[in-house]
Amino acid sequence: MKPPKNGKSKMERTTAADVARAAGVSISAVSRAFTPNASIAKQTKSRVMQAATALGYQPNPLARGLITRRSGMIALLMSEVTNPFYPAVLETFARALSSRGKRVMLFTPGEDEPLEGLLPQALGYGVEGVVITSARPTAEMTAACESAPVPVVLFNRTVEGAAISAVGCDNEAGGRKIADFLVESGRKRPAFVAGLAGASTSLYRERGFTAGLTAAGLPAPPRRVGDFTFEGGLRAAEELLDLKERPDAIFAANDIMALGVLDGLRRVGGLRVPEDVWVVGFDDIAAAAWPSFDLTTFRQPINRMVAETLRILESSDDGAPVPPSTVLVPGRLIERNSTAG
Amino acid sequence: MKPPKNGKSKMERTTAADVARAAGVSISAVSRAFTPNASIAKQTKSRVMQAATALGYQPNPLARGLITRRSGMIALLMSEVTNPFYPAVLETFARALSSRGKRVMLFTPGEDEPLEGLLPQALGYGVEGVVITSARPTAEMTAACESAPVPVVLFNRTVEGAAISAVGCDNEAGGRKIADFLVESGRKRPAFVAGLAGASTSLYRERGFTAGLTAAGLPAPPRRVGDFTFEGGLRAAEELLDLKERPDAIFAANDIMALGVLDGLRRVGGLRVPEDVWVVGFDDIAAAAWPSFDLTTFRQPINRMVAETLRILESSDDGAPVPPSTVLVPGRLIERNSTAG
DNA sequence: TGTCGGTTTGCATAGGTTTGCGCAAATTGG
DNA sequence: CCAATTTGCGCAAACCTATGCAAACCGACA
Repeated sequence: MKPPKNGKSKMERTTAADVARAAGVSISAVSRAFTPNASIAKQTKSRVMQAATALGYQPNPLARGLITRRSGMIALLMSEVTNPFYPAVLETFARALSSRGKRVMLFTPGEDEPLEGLLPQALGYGVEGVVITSARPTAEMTAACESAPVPVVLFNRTVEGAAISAVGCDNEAGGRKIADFLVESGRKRPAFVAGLAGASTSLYRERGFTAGLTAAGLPAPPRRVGDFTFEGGLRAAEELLDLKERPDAIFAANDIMALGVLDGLRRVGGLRVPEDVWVVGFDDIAAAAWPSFDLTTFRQPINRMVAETLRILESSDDGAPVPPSTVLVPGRLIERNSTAG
Repeated sequence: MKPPKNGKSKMERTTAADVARAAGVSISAVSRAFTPNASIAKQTKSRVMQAATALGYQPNPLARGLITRRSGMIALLMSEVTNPFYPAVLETFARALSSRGKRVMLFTPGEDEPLEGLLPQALGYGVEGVVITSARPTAEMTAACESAPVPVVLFNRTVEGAAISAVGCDNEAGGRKIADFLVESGRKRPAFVAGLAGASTSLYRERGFTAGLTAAGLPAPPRRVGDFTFEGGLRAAEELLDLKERPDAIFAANDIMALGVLDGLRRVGGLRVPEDVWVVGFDDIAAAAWPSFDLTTFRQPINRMVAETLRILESSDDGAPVPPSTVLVPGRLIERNSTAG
């Protein structure tokens, strides 16, 4: 099974020509053997495959990509890797693609380089698709996405009125569900901690949340901005404690902020969760389930979201561009101890 | 600054020939303009560059890689992405490479695919270097690494007696330092929580730890295995509490386990940290600094480790293979509240 | 003015694959 | 058994750039 050291000292890559010679066919036959749905006889195909495995040959993705403009890679543009939700997404993507023989190429904006420059670069590598998880696509960027020769999917993001596919959780429904839950449980003064200004996720979650409270006759919740970080959540909690009417529940737009809120309440504010204040997050990252936090949260089904994303990416595999679609997968409220009693 | 839509409907990629025509030179001149240290007159180079930016041209990495066997990508073989230490590493690599115009390609073993198969695949993509962070390189794998045509660096791993470069923290010194610290602070019955059996990091940390205790006249510590996971740490803590002589300090081979230990002691065992038991970790992940944990730990200087790795990868850029080197960067004990009083 | 050393430049080839096109072989129907 | 299809295969062009080699150039010096 291991590739044989065929005499050559520096392990020169075995090429299609070698396989062709070994199998007694032409190079094109080898190529066709490795191309799905190609016109080739079963018999020759198996002979080629046999020779190929014997020599440890696999088609050179670079040469292949040069012609087909498909190099078997999909690009992941990702900027905020500090939020544990995104490593989880990254891993899910990597594993899912790995089992299909594809690879993920990671594009992270450097110190100064803006996100705009990354898309053309990614396309230059002949990626078969692009997934963007970065918080705020600019107007110029969406234009570039629309005219890209390969499918582009916004993951966990949406842009109003742009012709770009998007996959996400139903953030508004999630926010609404959380509001309903708090109201039904008798909470009177819920507060909200937002993420980065302009991030669609935070926006929709807040919209649903506020709508739910309003529907129950409660006023719009006091809000603070937590920048989607633990420290931001911590600060937001401190600020909310200074209000003359202390909130009896805090919904943070993502888990990492919720954990910050929780720690701020307990360690800085000296309060108890859930006895004094309830806390709810969004995402269901691994740490949310840790005993120290035991955080009630709205679970984003990463697996399904990734699966839907890949489905969209692959739907135009035959070259025919498909109209952009937006998929919202439903999430689920996970009740834990931070909202008990 | 934005690439002009040069009439062509589907945005056909502008090629070197286009630039050459626009600048009134040959294709080779364009190529040389983009090749560092190439023999080209300053004047023509600037003329080419001007035309290039006007047309929004950048050399096609695939075509370039096909010839030079360098595609501007480095491969990262990474399997355990659940430990937050590794996303941090990933991000540091991605950012560092991004500023040099290179990209990181992520290789994660799929469901069944073993690590062995990934290395040849990565090489097929013409990566300029390979970084392996996976826990346990097998014997066959090290052989493949040694005969690879590009530099391979083990990150945070070492393999005895293999001719492979490695970069890591001085794990043994770290373990020793922690033992010394506990002993000097008057701890009498320290315990150890190991990671995956066979992982070099866990091994060396334990070796240094045990050596330090022995030097102070203490017996070898009781040990449990925590598999490098939070849940593993939690279980290990429970088990250690069942000992007839309860430990008064627990050193876990990485932070994520240490957090599990901490939570296990508090939430399951009903103990207080640090009053009843001290806890020490290794890595200094972000969560270690959170108020809930405030974990004393041994900080691995990710930035320096990544920098050293890139230095090794680039040291053989001129094609001349360099002898494998092992770099151990020093870490630092970060004292926090989990070992106070 | 002619020659020479050094720098630039263009030509042509290489790198490994995919794919349209033509042709021979195999298959089908009468 | 032959004509009409279908099928399978090889040839050669194409994808886009890098680079060895030789020609062209340039100023300088004899």
